[in-house]
Amino acid sequence: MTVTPETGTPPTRGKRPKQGEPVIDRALSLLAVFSDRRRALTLSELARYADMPAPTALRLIARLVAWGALERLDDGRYVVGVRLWEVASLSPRGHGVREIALPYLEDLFEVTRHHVLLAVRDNEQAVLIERLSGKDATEVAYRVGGRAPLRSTAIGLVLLAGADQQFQETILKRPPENEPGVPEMPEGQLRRTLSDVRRTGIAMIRRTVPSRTVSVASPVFDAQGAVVASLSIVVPDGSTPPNVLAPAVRAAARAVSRNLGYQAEASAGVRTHSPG
Amino acid sequence: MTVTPETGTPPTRGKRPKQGEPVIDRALSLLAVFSDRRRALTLSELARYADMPAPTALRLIARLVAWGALERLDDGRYVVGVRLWEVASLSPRGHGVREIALPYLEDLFEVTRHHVLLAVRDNEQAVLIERLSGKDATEVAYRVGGRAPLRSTAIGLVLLAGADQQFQETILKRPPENEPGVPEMPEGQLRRTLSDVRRTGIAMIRRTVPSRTVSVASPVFDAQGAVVASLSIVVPDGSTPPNVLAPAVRAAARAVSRNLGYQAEASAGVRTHSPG
DNA sequence: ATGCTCCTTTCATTGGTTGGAATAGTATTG
DNA sequence: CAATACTATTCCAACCAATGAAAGGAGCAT
Repeated sequence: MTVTPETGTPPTRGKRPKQGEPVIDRALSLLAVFSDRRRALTLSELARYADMPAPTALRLIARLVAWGALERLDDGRYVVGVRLWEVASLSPRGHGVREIALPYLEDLFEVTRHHVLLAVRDNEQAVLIERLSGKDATEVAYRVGGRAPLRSTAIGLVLLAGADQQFQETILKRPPENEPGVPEMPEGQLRRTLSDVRRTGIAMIRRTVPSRTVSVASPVFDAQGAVVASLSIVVPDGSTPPNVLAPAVRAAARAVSRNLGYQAEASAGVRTHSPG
Repeated sequence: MTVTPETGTPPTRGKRPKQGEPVIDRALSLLAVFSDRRRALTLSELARYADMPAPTALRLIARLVAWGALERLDDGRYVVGVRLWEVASLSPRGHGVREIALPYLEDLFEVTRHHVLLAVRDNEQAVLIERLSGKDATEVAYRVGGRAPLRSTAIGLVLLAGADQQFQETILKRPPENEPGVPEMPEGQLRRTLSDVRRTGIAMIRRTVPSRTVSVASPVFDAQGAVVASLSIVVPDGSTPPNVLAPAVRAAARAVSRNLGYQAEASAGVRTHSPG
């Protein structure tokens, strides 16, 4: 990698191609190499994917291992360590909401016996914070710690609808991604959908890939009335009808919101407009 | 570290007290400042607790925020970020076992309606990987991401009993910690207990603090037959008797083990000795 | 006004960081 | 069994990113 063919001045002793990146960035880029498909990596793999010389990678990794951010397996490969997981569990938007929401997710799961999801928004995607699934539940595309698009999932639509206006515009302007299995909405329809989501507190989407499912999602508010998370249920298309699921999902989401300190201003009927 | 006490030449311009620590270590020490009680911190707090000048802390933090390891709140404080949580979710001993174990934990939870815990060992402590609790469950000392001692908890005893011999000796030699609420065992009794745990696949402990509870734990094995996790249930003392709980806990732990690729060599009766 | 704390920017100094080269270890191939 | 190819590790001189005192600015209390 990074071999410059033409060296203008004959170097007295080797040249430094890509020096000049902060050490932390490099260390973090090593962590970023890990993914769902790459959970255990060798030194050379890490060096290759993070695009740095092996000695450099080794030195950085040694420090990460010493701290516990990475762990070394018997076969010499590296995996993400428990210490890092431990610190990460202090993430308010990660384990934070999860901790509060979990009992209500469990209730919903027990009653329905279908996938129950909790997600937060990170930039332009939804990050799955929790997923409860039976051993025999239908196939579902996303795993905890994974990311989902905002526009083509129920859980994402809720987060998008609750985002600040400026961010929404950015996303709305973007050309459709054409994800398979979900009919992509034109901008106008998407706008109307988002408005509906805000009004009713419910987003609903049908997908055919990886299996025919219906998702129903509802927003979770914090004490300031901002949408901090999205709670969703995914059932096989044709089983429980969405209009039956909606109240249960909405109720669970409201219960979580209340535990976060959210005070709904009116208790009767459907709110015509959410604050903010 | 590495502070030379005698500086021969009087420094021309200010001294650098603690210069010389690798950047990564400093960055990681910033992360380590966060704890259960300190989830949102200001720059000066971070700098103070991590023992470094504010400008240095700010520079490092800026990089961590850029990557997503930390997030900045509206009030200027910093919290652990979702991006870090996301990478950490790839930790095999963190979310890895959790993901496989969760359905079985749920079953156990539903049947008993009491705390169900999952933990792995990190060095000399147990790290809580998962905890299922009803909204109305009894008070329990440990939270997910938190740590528990090995010798005075059921979940810890299982992990200790399954650790390599050398490590066990290290711990056994250590003087008792005298945790309140649990009778501390002398070395001999502890040895016998660990042996029993290995033989029966069950550890049991009564505590009186923070409330009167009984914990029953059982080991989770991986494909190599090593104890990788510990599964436990905590019930109020006097409710369901431990000997009723034990089979359920053992069964759940075995189910998880099987999903990890563990093959019990004999299916009849109680194994007299675990492999290793 | 004065003092205080916290956040941020600047900049000359320097020691931690760097990566090519060399060595050792391991697996695969002919 | 040598040859090849790969990975992991150690070494070290060059050098630039990292450093932190100093100073400026913002906010708040007295």
